Amino acid sequence: MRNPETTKNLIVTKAISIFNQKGYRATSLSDITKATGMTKGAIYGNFENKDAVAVASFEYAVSRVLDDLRTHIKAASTAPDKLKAILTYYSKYIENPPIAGGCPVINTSVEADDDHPMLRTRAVGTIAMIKGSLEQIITRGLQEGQIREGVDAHLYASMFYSTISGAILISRVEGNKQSFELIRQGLEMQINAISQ
Amino acid sequence: MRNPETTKNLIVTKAISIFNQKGYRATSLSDITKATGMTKGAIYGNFENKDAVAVASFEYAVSRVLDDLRTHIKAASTAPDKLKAILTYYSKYIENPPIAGGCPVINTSVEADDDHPMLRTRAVGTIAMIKGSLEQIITRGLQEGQIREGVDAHLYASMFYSTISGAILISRVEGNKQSFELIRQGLEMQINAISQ
DNA sequence: AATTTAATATACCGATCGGTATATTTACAT
DNA sequence: ATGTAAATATACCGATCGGTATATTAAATT
Repeated sequence: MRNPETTKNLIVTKAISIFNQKGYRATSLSDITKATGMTKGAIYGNFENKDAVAVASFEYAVSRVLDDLRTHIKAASTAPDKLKAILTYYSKYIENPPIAGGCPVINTSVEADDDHPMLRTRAVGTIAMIKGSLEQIITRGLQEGQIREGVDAHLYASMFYSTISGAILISRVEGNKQSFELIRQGLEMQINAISQ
Repeated sequence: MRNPETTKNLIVTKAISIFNQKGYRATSLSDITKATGMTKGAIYGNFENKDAVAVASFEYAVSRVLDDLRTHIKAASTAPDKLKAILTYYSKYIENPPIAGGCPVINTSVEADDDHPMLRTRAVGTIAMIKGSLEQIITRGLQEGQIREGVDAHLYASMFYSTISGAILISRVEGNKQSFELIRQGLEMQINAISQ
């Protein structure tokens, strides 16, 4: 099956798990050829260079995570439930990650901050999107009377996301869910405190 | 000045800034020789291998950050002020980082989670130390009546640290202090809310 | 079935990787 | 000043790096 679309997908889906574990710089072409079973010819026939594979892989990872996240959010009806659904999603994510190596947004943010402007831009954009979604959930919750008056949607969304990101980061390096679940508990208490 | 102690210090202090920016895997020996002005002979005469340089560099970075942090904490007398002093410290850190490349604990955590057991262990230990210090500050604050009864020191410390870590991470990839300062504002409000 | 074209594989490039063995230099003891 | 040991520099190793040019293979067209 010499289908370029299929090949591209194969490369991207296999490569992201290595990129996400080792980092972009530390992942070699031979890592990718090994993981995909494809040769350099197939890779350079479908991508301009290694960086292009990295960018496509990151975009695949993001779209995958965001799609899943959106599904979970939509399944809940009120703002507080949506926020709790996000926590549940990340909790499951840690247990059974769709992409090995932790959260690609966090990993890419850390690696790309000093270098890799392409990836940095995309990481920043993704963070802005997620923060925006959170803010929108809270704003609607305020409008619909599910969230107490006086809550600053922008501030709350930023804090919520920062705390989750930190929790994922710490839980991951510690190698277990304990820290994340503790933080989750704390965040759920905060959600209850602003709910009505 | 052929003093091995001086050379080791030179290597470690120069190397950490590259390790912290590029990551351990992506930093080459020639990066280190360039930055230090030393040759491979000097490096391998003082360290077993590249990993040993990485570990020593991380430990140097941690001790440097923790020493500074402790000084700031001790300068404040009450628990709430100590917590705010930590926020001030990190805010200054972002503006004028003593070690280029962001927070070495965060960077190392992200890179070392899948591989690099030596660095992972040290990152986990450092996180535990910082969390422990935070918990102690809050516990003493409770004992001395500066923090309201009923505050869970362990939970609060974990959330505080997670939120700060996330904020540093996000602020860094975004390339400006805005996100951090917003989070700082939120955390100060939380500190005030548990103070008495 | 023959031909063409697109997709993939192979073989190779110079550069650089981490590491080592050896040569040189410096500081110190005598 | 001379000899010795430690510290640093140099030169080199095989392996691997990202990338490219070319060969081969498979699919589509006729």
